[in-house]
Amino acid sequence: MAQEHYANALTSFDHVSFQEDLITWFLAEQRDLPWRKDQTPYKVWLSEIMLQQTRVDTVIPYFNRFVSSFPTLEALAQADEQDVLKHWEGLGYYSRARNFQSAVREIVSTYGGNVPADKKSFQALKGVGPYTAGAVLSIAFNKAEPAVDGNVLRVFSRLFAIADDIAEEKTRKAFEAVVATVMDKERPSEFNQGVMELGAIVCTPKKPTCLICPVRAHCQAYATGQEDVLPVKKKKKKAKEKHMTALVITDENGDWLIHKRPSQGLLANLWEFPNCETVNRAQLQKDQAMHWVEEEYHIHVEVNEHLLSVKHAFSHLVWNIDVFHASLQTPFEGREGLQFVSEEEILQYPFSVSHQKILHHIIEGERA
DNA sequence: AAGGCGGGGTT
DNA sequence: AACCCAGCCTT
Repeated sequence: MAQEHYANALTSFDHVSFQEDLITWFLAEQRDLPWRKDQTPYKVWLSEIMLQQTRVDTVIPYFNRFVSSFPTLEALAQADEQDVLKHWEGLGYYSRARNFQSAVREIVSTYGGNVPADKKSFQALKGVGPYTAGAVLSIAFNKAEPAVDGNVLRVFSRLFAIADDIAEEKTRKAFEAVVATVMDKERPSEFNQGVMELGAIVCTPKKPTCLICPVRAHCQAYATGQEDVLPVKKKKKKAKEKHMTALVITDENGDWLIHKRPSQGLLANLWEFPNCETVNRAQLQKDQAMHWVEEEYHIHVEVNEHLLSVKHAFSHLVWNIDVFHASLQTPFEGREGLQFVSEEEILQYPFSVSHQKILHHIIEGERA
């Protein structure tokens, strides 16, 4: 359908009237959000990173805590990565935090602490893609750049009744061109935020509330009754399930053994209880886990009672973790990334949510 | 172009 | 259970 449909849709579209209806509504109805108070490049940028694939309500407390601990670019640049990850704990997609700090360090070292206001330079930074670059440049610098996220794809696919698959990159590029044409070049910040706010509050994925929509008069999907079938998006594949066995290994002091995950891949640089993939058969998995820690960490343990089971779903896989208590049978000297820690110390380390569930369970057990 | 990368709220 | 969320990176 592509180009011709886009061109036809645009010719019969009243850009100025749409801009006016959208921005008037946004200025009157926008939510009071912490990153809208003081729109410095640093805070706008941080909010956009945190908001990637993450709901506003989830982000709010994380944003406030993060800004409180790292109030400036310089403060974040100087912070310890583990401390930054601790502030991101539970938010997910942890490479966002590591990439953001890396990019901020580059701002301080290469750009003298000033965020570049041109798209090419900004998008070259780690973790900054086309959406984030457009969002920061338009909101923090009022540059007329499109910022096409999931909301914008949904709103515009309905506005122009475009049935192209919004999961495809070529569709996103085409929408970027449409937004660049339609947007208010004098008020790019209000325009871009207005479209996203509309997508979040009114033009929702399911059951959009067209009757209160400020731009209903401009909407092709509403006019033709297609708001419930647009946008078109291809389905995701199902997550694969893995069965894991984790060990809570205690030494003679009652301290627990924890391990730092590799610096790349899933949950990079977060900490965990020693674990491996196993079969789902009680006695067999205890043996497998015992041999695994012997191979991997060169320690001998006795595996004891079952403590709990944790089911944890990621978007691309599911972990079913059986957790056992184990006791250390041989002397052990700590090393980088593998050490025994007390209950007090363990709370300083960043853990993924799945292993936080284990941690909370054994701390409860200590108290009981 | 497709898959990895988290976690939680809604329907 | 499926879908979605102010996406980006690697292969």
